[in-house]
Amino acid sequence: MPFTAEELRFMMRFREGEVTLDPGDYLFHEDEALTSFYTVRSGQGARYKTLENGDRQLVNFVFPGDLVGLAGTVTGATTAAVQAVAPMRLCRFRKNRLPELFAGHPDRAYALTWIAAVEEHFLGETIATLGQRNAIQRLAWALLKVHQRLAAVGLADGAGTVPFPYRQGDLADALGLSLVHTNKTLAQLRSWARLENGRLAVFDHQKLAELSLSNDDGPIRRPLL
Amino acid sequence: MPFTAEELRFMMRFREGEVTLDPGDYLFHEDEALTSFYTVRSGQGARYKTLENGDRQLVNFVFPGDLVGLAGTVTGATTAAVQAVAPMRLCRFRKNRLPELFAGHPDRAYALTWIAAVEEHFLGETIATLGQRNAIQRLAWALLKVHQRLAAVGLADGAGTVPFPYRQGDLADALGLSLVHTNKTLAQLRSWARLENGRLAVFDHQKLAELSLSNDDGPIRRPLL
DNA sequence: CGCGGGTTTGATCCCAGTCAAGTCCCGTGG
DNA sequence: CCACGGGACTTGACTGGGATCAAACCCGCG
Repeated sequence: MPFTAEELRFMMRFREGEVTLDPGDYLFHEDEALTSFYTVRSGQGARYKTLENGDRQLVNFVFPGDLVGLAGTVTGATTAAVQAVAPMRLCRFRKNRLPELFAGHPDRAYALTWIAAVEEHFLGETIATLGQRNAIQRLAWALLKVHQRLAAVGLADGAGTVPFPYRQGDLADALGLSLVHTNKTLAQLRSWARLENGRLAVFDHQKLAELSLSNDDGPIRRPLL
Repeated sequence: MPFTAEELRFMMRFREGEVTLDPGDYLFHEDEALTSFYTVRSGQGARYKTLENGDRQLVNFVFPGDLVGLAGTVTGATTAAVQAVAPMRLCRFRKNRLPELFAGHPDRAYALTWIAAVEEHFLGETIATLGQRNAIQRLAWALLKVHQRLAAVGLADGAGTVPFPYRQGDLADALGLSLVHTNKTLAQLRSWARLENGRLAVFDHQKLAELSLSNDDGPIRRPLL
């Protein structure tokens, strides 16, 4: 979840290094013992779990400003893998500096908790989507959310399109649909939104919101500090 | 997520009161502005979202030891309603004491973050379940998890059954299945686990794990402090 | 020019949703 | 004591959304 520029400046002082990933590279795998967590400087990736039968569930897209791996460091083991889809740059923070952060910078620690809470909010929405919405509603919801989040971190161009380097199969895995059905459903939405050469273009937010049945809570307010 | 006895003792000093709920009572509704968060002393409830069309998604069961509403206080508005299913007792904590907590008790603040992280872990698993598993797998997974969590807080009786006052419709809403299909699927599982007069009896954990295709990570370790 | 990954599109199948009756089990009141 | 009613649970018949299988198509690339 996004940080303010000021927060990022602060975090820079606490970081232990920078990580660069090419598309396809893993930041970490499932069940890996984590000693660091990261913030995303640029690029896009995917966080997902794999079940025994090989099925993949993309838990969430990871975008610039997001924080990843906090849960993994804090509980001791990661619960999902994180893989780059577009070239990524991240800042690494060592788990063992966390106590120091909490002790010396309560306001920052609070911000961290705030972020975890927002994350929880998102996951709750995703659960509602997977549990109750049909294919059209899921796609409309997902495209809308993705656009909102990327636009919120300034990645929308003049035409209102945002970078979206994922394949349709990724979307399918995120929404619990088959690749084929995802494709057919995307076709139905083409007049309102479109996936084209690595970008997502949304023509009619209104219509998508309508189709998604989303109790849209809109973009989330940033913490006061 | 569960607290240790020691943590609970500490929290007692920070609380602002106790809340008692009868079955059906709401702790708070969706979109309600929250100024407090709560820990569950006893009883059981449900946290759920309602979409515009009236469909309900039960985001998670709330059990003794759980923390609820932190996300709501921290982001400003609740994202889901919490309703009691069995009589509940909870401790209330005012949001405005949070800065004080973070400033004066970094270890406790850390524990709070830890809890949020664990919550995130659970929600991720739920997402994988809703996205990838079929009806039998979902039910097997859910029954297993519920039993694990309730047993972990000491609610299993000698026979290994745990209190489960929910109706089949609640389970259905939690798993994104219809009531009818949930019922039929439960019938298929009856030799391994059973819902009976407000209790859940699990006869064969092994078998359920097998059926659920769960990469079972088992019960989660508690934080060091 | 052929190859491979991603995208489309068509045909078929089946899991789970929907509709519709029951059945059980209470608690209430005559 | 029994009739009644309502809520939860069952069960059966039918339907449909989305999965699966299969085959093109459309590039960019060696």
